[in-house]
Amino acid sequence: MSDGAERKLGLRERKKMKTRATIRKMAMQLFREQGYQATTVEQIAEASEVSPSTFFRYFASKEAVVTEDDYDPLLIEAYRMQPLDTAPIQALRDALREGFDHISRDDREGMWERISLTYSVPELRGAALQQVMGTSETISIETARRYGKNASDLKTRTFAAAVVGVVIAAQMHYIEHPEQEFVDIVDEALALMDEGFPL
Amino acid sequence: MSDGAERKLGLRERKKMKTRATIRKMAMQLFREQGYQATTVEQIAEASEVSPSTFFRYFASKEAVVTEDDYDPLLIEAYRMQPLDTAPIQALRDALREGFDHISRDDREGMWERISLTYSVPELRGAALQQVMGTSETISIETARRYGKNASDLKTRTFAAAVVGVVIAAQMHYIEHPEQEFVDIVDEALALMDEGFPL
DNA sequence: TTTATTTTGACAGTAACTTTCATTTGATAT
DNA sequence: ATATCAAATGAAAGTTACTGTCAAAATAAA
Repeated sequence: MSDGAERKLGLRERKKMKTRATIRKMAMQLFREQGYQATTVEQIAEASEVSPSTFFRYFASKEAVVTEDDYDPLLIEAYRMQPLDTAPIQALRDALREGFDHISRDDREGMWERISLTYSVPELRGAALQQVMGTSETISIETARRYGKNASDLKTRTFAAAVVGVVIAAQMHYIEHPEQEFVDIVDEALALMDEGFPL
Repeated sequence: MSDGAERKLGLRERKKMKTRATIRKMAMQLFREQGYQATTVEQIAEASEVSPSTFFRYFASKEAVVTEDDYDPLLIEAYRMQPLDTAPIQALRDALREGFDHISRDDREGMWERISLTYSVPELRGAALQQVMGTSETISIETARRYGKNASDLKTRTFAAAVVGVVIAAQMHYIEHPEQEFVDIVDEALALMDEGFPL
């Protein structure tokens, strides 16, 4: 989203991407400086040199500026591509590695700040978890497809929900250990799940 | 909350409980009739014969009317009381059974409606998940205490997060299968977790 | 009954969103 | 270059959830 194929897109499209990026950047800066709650949409709009109405044309809500996540589809795609004879959790772990390779450096830089902010502000936490639940559904569907099950089976759903639970736990851990690579933590957490949660 | 020890509480306390119950009841009725979003706090207040300001003295938000849950502490307490030589998941399953026995018939009646409403309205979903995350933290702490670990260990956290993930999956399943007992579904889901998520 | 405390309602305010509509701006064909 | 069309924008006014203040009313305690 930050670089890549942004040539060949017409002035309009490019301007839109720039506006979106600007709004997000300015918003994050304001959040950093004055806190999330204390920052109003009006301020973000002013700093980004757009009107408040325009802000809401780019982001569905103030929350979305932080929580909207562009790389979930990437990881799902990678999961779908794993060989069918790989066991579920292992397939997810492999997909995770591959998916992460396709995330731009820029986005990885801001990751800690975004995750950290997300879980420190109650409102954002709610929005993020909601999104994560969509991911659970997707994993469920994809897992069902891979192994010839039904996505609304208790078995499939339980599996998918446990996975996203584990990912959230990994995020919490990442917040406290920014020196570790996020992908490594998630991988380790999934490994624990694979081993039956040894304490 | 709906019956039990409400004698011996002084007129004031009793009135407060009644007001709270009334607000919740009226709110649920309005939600049922016109939908959650379409119902304003003003309407709820009017139907409950209190002022909007009073509404907010009883519930922190419109969401709280639906999502606030009084029996989490009950289940945690039951978990804490399990014998220490019981394995984690089994201890949780046993605690679940015991805890559920202490929930009043009234509350169990409205359970399906509340869970169902919660997950059908995006706003409520967010709020509920947020609360559930608090539960995860609590399970983590309690598990750490039981087995002499640290609550912020990746192992402990991963376990706890997986548990609440599994419970959410059970809730989703319950929504689609109201004929089954909720407690049975959760138990079955936890059993699946215990067996390493067979698909 | 009198006094102290709690609960309440009225009122005014903030901020997140929504909707509408006129204006501007970029894309496109002549 | 210019006229034309579609999309993006901004201004403004409205809705609603939620907060804070303060005086009046209800309740408890003496």
